[in-house]
Amino acid sequence: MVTISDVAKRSGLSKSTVSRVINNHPYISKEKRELVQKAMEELGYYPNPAARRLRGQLKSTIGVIVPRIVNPFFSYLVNSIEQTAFEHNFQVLIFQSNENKEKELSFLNLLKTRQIDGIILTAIENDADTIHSYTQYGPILFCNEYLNHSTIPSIRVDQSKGAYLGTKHLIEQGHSKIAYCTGGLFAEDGKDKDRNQGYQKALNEAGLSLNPNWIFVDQHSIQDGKSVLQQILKMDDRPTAIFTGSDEVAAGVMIEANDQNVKVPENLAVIGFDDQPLAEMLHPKLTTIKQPISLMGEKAVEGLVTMMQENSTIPENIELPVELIERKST
Amino acid sequence: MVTISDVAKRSGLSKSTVSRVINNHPYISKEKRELVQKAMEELGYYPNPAARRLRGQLKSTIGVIVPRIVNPFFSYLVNSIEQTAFEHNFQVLIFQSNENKEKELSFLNLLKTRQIDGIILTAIENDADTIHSYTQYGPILFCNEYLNHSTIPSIRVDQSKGAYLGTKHLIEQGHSKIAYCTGGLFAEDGKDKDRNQGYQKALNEAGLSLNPNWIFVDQHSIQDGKSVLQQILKMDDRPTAIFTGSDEVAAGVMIEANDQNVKVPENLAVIGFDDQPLAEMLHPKLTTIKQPISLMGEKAVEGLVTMMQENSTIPENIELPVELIERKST
DNA sequence: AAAAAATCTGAAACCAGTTTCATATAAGTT
DNA sequence: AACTTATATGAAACTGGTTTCAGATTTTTT
Repeated sequence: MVTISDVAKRSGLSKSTVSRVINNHPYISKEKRELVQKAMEELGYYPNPAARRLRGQLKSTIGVIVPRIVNPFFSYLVNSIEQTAFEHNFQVLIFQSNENKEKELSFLNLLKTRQIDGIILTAIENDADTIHSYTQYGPILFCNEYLNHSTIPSIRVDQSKGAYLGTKHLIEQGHSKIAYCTGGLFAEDGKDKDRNQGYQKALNEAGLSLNPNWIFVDQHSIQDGKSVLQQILKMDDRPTAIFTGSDEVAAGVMIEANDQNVKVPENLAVIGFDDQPLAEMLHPKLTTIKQPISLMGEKAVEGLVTMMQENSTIPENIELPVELIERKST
Repeated sequence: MVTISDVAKRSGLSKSTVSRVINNHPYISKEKRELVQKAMEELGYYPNPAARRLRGQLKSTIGVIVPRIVNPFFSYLVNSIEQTAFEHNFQVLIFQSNENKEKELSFLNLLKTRQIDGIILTAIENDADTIHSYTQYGPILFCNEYLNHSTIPSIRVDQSKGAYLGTKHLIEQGHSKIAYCTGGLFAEDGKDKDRNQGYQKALNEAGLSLNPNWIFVDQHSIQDGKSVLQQILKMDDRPTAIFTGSDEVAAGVMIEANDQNVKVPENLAVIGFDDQPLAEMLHPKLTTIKQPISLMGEKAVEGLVTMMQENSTIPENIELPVELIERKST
């Protein structure tokens, strides 16, 4: 292992001078700088990151917590985060919370023990106070999530707008009986979640009232979507359109619809959320709300990198725009 | 920041003794051990990983290189690796090579600079000698990849068997005109890749000869699959069945087949590779070769952890079994 | 020409741990 | 009782860097 002392010896200078060259300090003569650089090259020297980190210099690792990496939404988000981090010379430590409070905590603790220099949280399992208490150990940033009244900066999309756009689109297609699938109805503070507000707003504007039978909560997977369609088929008063919380749930609805000879969009219009590659593979191709996943990842990394710099201002909350992608399922 | 000196002071003992307690050394009296533990708890002390790592003690981080995390095969593999690493108290640094030599190298360099304590390579971009030269800096293990004549241990599935099973299955269904899609035809040493051998072996056993027109190379994506079907439709002598290199390519073939009114499996039998969730979503459901992805991830982490321990033997190459999952597309 | 400021360099302290070495006491053997 | 051996602890050295402090030299200002 080549150390800074070896470089110092070889160049006939002191460790201090070598260190200054490494860190681009001012006040080194060109002559000595070149001597050091030559020696470093000849020896194949690389500074030991553990040593730099120990002295409090090195910041190099971003931790990302996702519920599950196999969920395409999150694998695309991680993709973007990794690419952006690489451009900023940061590495990405990945964690899956598996929707488990303890696992999330054990990851947050890596911030406390200085194993990571900042965290991007893409989902929250523990309560606001707990999460908040970790901000004392290092920068934390939400991506695709947020807590009300929290000072933790967040990068997210305008979910309410997404649901509004989707629901309004269905209404414009002539539908008045619109079902709604979601992951959860309420945010952690008991208030309605953003998406639901968008759904209701669109209904209200059209003078439509909400039918509680058509609201499906806790729907996440393809399997969930299949079961939603089965439930709909059992109803006497069936919705003619459905807004789903994710392309996967939409896919489940459409696959089951196909199996049950329910025609999409004639008998049931379906709209998804995310615009995953999946959306273009389905038959008919899925109309969906596109989230700017890549952009979210970029902004999240950039925000966190800013926070990790000394004396930097905390980035603002950013709300990114969503977009209706009209295909053939509506 | 609470340090080991603070703990020493508080417990009235020396740093050495505290360190011994932390590292479970023998020859510490119960009495002192408890004093130290009490002090650590009272102060909320956590050893600084950078300091431990500097002294060469701490091994905590596994690097994983995948071509792209959004490829479901790799996101499932990473999922398994992360879960297993967590159980072994290791963290996972994730890298995407994007099939880029330089990016792969820059990640391998993290081993040299001690930012990671071992690497799992799930794909190889650089040549054998280059990869090999990095083994001097730390343990490297292949997962889903290997180099012939290499001393680097590998965890992989029996690809040849997979192709053999799939092709044989098609033959048993009465097909004699069987097309073949693959990522690449030759391994890095110029020899046929394993899968191709399995395909040819099955053909040979049935006394069938290979039609070069029906071999499609460099096929990876859904889009590739679509284009394969279009090419097949232009042929005078069309295959009646196709073995594809991945469920995604198979999906592309089937989606395009549906658009072109080619009935699967009546007009064209399709078989995939991987058994991704996608396989069950297609219509008809996709017959495919199942790879034990989770098991591969587990074995890879366990192998690497073994290699990271001092004086440990290098794990053997492990070849995991594949399985034919018969569904409705054949 | 003198004073002040800017440029350049090295010795030593420091970061937070682990390990070696030395030493002391207790326990076991002949 | 004398001699090993096992147990237990602390001081100091060590890991590989960065930073402070002090001093030397050069350049600029008065």
